Amino acid sequence: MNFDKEISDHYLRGHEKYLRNISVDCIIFGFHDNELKVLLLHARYAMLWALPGGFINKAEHMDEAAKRILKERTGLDEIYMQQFHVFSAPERFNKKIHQQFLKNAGVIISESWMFERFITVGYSALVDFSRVQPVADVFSNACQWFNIHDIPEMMLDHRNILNKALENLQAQLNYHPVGYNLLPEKFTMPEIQKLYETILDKKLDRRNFQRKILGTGILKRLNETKKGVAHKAPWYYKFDLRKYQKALKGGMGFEL
Amino acid sequence: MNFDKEISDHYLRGHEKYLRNISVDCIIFGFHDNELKVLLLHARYAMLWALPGGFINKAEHMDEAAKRILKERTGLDEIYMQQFHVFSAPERFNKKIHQQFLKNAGVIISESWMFERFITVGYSALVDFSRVQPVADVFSNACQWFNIHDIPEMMLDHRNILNKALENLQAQLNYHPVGYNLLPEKFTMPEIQKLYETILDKKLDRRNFQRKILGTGILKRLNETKKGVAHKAPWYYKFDLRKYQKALKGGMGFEL
DNA sequence: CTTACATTGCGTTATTACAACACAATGATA
DNA sequence: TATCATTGTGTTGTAATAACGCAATGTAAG
Repeated sequence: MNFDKEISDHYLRGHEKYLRNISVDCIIFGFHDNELKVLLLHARYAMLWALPGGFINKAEHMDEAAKRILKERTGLDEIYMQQFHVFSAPERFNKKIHQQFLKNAGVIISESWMFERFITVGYSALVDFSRVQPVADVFSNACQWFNIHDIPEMMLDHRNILNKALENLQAQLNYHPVGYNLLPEKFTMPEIQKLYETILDKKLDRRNFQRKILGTGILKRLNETKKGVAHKAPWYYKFDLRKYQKALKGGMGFEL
Repeated sequence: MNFDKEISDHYLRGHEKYLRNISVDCIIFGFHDNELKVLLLHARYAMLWALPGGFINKAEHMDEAAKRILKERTGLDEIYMQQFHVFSAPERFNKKIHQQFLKNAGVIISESWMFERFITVGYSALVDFSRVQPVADVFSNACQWFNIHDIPEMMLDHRNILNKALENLQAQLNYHPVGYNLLPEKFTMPEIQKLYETILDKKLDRRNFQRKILGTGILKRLNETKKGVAHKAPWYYKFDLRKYQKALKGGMGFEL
């Protein structure tokens, strides 16, 4: 299917395939260079950045839709993600942006389900930065990571959605383990600590952090230290998947 | 507008007024006789109980829709309520129940937006039991309180939604104050303790509870004790609204 | 080869939070 | 006037937490 056809088909017939007035937006967090990152799309012609989002197939669970959308943008499967909030302000739509987009795409459409108001459900995902291959969709001309402290101007209320996702991530940090999807297979204690510090945006005591995180039992120390570093080499660790899953449900039992 | 007209209008033209495929369901908690209660509707003809719910007007914020629905059932305004989860299983609709309902109402309708699948957003509300005047809607023939431990059979996944709301209420108890909407204006220490015990479904130490709840500063002791009780009369307390509001945002700072 | 030194791993201590329990005060009822 | 279930306040032992000390490590500088 060519570009124009795909676009006009989506605007004219999308409502036959998807639920109306409701969408899903994903906040995809990654961790790289000791910085928390978010994956954003650049909307064609609108000159604004947007959260990766999409719609729910008529016979599809919303969680499945979110996973599908995430897979399309990152190529990743089996990701830990969860809904965190619904955004429903009646003014959260912008017909002009769509018309501008269609005009630039050379498609003439006067009426479309896409021009209507949308309620959107925010999903938060944690992914392994190194395994992601960002892929743009038909509505966007770029897909890239942004530092959480350096977010560009965004469409509609997307900035607000992003902020709420970050708050949610911080709040959950004490009750759910974080890291399995954000860190590489093996990692050092300073690395996982830096992850926690970045999310919480505050410094933690090195020695107390180690005691607590080891106390949960979700980590297994490998018989191997990091090579090629100045000073004392730290041990490598990996997650104990069984205990990690258990902690996902039962909580961590500590506070940072 | 007569009954038949109202029904058929809703099924035939409701989609002109409301967003499609999306609904709101309210879990309305109250406290009475030292028991946690939930307000339920009895769906006409379906012989099943249901959560009070409704739809979102095309130009209405979802939070407003939830408040409107709650006001229609309880008469109450300015209620503390919040969304807690979205339920989106593709099988959560039942055309047969609607057809049975319409048949019994003497209305013949073959196609309707109401027969489609709905994604529903759960809202949790805490209300003052004594001020509620339960009112049934056109689709129901009863509206009454049920003890949380004595819930009747419910429509679709409504029981599941209710369970999730209760879990959510319990989880929030340590971080947000509860009681302003659930208790009368003035109340005693044993009364508010019983409220906490009922929600958490476990006994708490009387003396430690008092120390903690007073430690938050959200209570003000009145210069008045409860009258006409055997044994020592407990003091009356009321909420310090300023500190209560502050704690709603900033948390309570203790664990029960 | 030796030394300096930033970093790691493990340990100690003081403080705070918490649960469990004791006891006197209260005030309606017997 | 005595009884007694209940309330308000206090105490104590234990566990969790924050703050800090110090030796071991191993690269890099001298």
